[in-house]
Amino acid sequence: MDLLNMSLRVIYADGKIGEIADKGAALEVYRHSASHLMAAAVSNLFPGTHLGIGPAISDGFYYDFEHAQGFAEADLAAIEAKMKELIDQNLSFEPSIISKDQAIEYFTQRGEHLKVELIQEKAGEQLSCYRLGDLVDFCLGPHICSTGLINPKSFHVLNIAGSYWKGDEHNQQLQRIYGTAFLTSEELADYLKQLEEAKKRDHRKLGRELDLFSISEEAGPGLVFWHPKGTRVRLIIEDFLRKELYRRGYEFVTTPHVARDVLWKTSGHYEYYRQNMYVFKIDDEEFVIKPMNCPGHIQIYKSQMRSYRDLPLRFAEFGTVYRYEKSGVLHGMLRVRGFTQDDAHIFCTREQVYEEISALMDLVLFIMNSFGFDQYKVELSVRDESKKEDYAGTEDDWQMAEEALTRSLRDRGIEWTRMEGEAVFYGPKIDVKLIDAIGRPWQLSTVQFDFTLPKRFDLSYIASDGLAHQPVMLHRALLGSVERFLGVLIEHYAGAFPIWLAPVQAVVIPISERHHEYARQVQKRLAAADLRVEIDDRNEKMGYKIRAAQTKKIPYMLVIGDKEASSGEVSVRNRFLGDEGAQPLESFLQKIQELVSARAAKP
RNA sequence: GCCAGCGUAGCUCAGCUGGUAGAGCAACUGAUUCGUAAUCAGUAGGUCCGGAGUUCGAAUCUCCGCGCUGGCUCCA
Repeated sequence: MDLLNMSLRVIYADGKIGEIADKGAALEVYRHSASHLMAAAVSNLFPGTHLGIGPAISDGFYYDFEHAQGFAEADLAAIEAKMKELIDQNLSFEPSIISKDQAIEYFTQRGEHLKVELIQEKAGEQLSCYRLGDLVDFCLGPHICSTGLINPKSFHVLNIAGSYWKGDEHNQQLQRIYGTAFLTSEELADYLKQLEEAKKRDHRKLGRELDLFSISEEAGPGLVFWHPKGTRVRLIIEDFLRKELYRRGYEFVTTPHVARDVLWKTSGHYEYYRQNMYVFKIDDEEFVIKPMNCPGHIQIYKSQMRSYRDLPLRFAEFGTVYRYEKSGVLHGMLRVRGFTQDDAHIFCTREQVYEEISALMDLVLFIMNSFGFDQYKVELSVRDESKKEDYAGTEDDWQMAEEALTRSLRDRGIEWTRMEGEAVFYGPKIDVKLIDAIGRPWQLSTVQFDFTLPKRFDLSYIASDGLAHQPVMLHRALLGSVERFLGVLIEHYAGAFPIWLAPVQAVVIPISERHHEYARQVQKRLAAADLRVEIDDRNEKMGYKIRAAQTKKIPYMLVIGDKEASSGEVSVRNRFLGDEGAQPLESFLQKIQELVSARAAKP
């Protein structure tokens, strides 16, 4: 990398030398070359290893190997050392173009059967290979010219993992080694720091430290126990949403957790979602623990004749669902087997679709903002135009839906990415991924059209023409699931919730025993104003109690001593800003109430 | 589910090649009554994830479970 010109010298498959000035493109080539370098190091250290693929990825690179014994964590340092050695030797990346037959013969002879498979699938009559030392790889290129261009301080071998060949669990499993590389050592250091920061914010760690939730081995994996403090936060979130949804014309409904198999046969879940459902038999009848709320809401829709005058109907529910997830994918609160969706289904006419979608987009943005997220990415998933027959719904349906979705995005000046072929079979959708405080995306809100359930359940309403018409159905979740959302909130705020969400908003800290009486008065006064206030009357020094409260990330500490007791004040310590000095209790109370109603993220 | 690693007190961890389990914090008791991130002293706390095996002897070695962690196409 020429740091002055910020361009990377690369060699293309045809042997031509070029410069890549675009930083993103340069980084990709650099990482790809680093992955080849790692493969060269691995082949060198572990003879008999065969190659899978080794691409650059969004924050580094990996290489998949077939290696009978597997690799151990302890091997990583040796691999990294060998890579540095190969950098010192300044090996060249040497491209060559050969015929497909030649390539197959060559790789077969070397025992690289995975490469042979790839060549047979991907290559044309001519294909390119790159040689790096003893490593020859089927590769499009380009690559950097030689290993000497890699800064030995700007890459790092990270971890090993199993991975299925082509990501298919029916294929053989390979050993994947992940690494990362940056153009400069500073960027690598930043990245590693970011990993550290993410570790500090880990909701599993903070969830325990702040006593918010736990997962019990005895009760089973993927099932969340909400502790009193976690439940406080949850109820605040739910109350906020409930109020807002009623305000926006939603009705709340409640549906059973268990239903006969027929319901799920009608909905199609029994056929297509069976592997994720908890099914059990009683009295020779089969029941399903609900994995979704839609069929339930549909029952309510169908409980009576609907007129176009009733529409739109917006049914909301904090619906707890259970889905069997493979044990290996479970992760704290973020990926669980039982969770509560902030779910809603909107039934409306085709004419109402645009307005409903628009209102939804406003709602999504309002909610995100309220919880302190101001950056997001929007993805519009549409069908694969070449496989229209794989999708439910008519041509008309898809056009109407897509047009409503794009128009409402455009109207609001929201930028979006169009994801071709990413739609589910039953309708197009918008997903909103919000970006947290350290730049990580989290997929939360989703708005989906459903062209299949209204048909399967034969939904209808009587229109002004006196005839029965089929309503349009929308699925929508804002937070996604309450469990996941709390996990994201914990990580976003690193456990320091905004005051309106904090399970404990203030702790009263009496300096000595003779201040307990006044401290209790303070607590009582604030509690009477609906603030969540605790009192730390343990026989400890003030510094100890402050430290304890800071560790619990409690927004305010109210120190009570002789001065305050006689003046009717409280000495306020802010968790971020420290000592703010004494002030009258009432003015503190007023300030807090303002922060709460503004849903301020800080202080 | 699969691959790799891990599982010792409530938490964070120590325990070398097999010889009978330890620290800090937290908890509890007492002393202390303290002014913005840890007062001192003492006490208690363990089926070393569960089970089987090897051995005179297992936290340590082997096997089988359970759980956790990282990962399982961002495609030459």
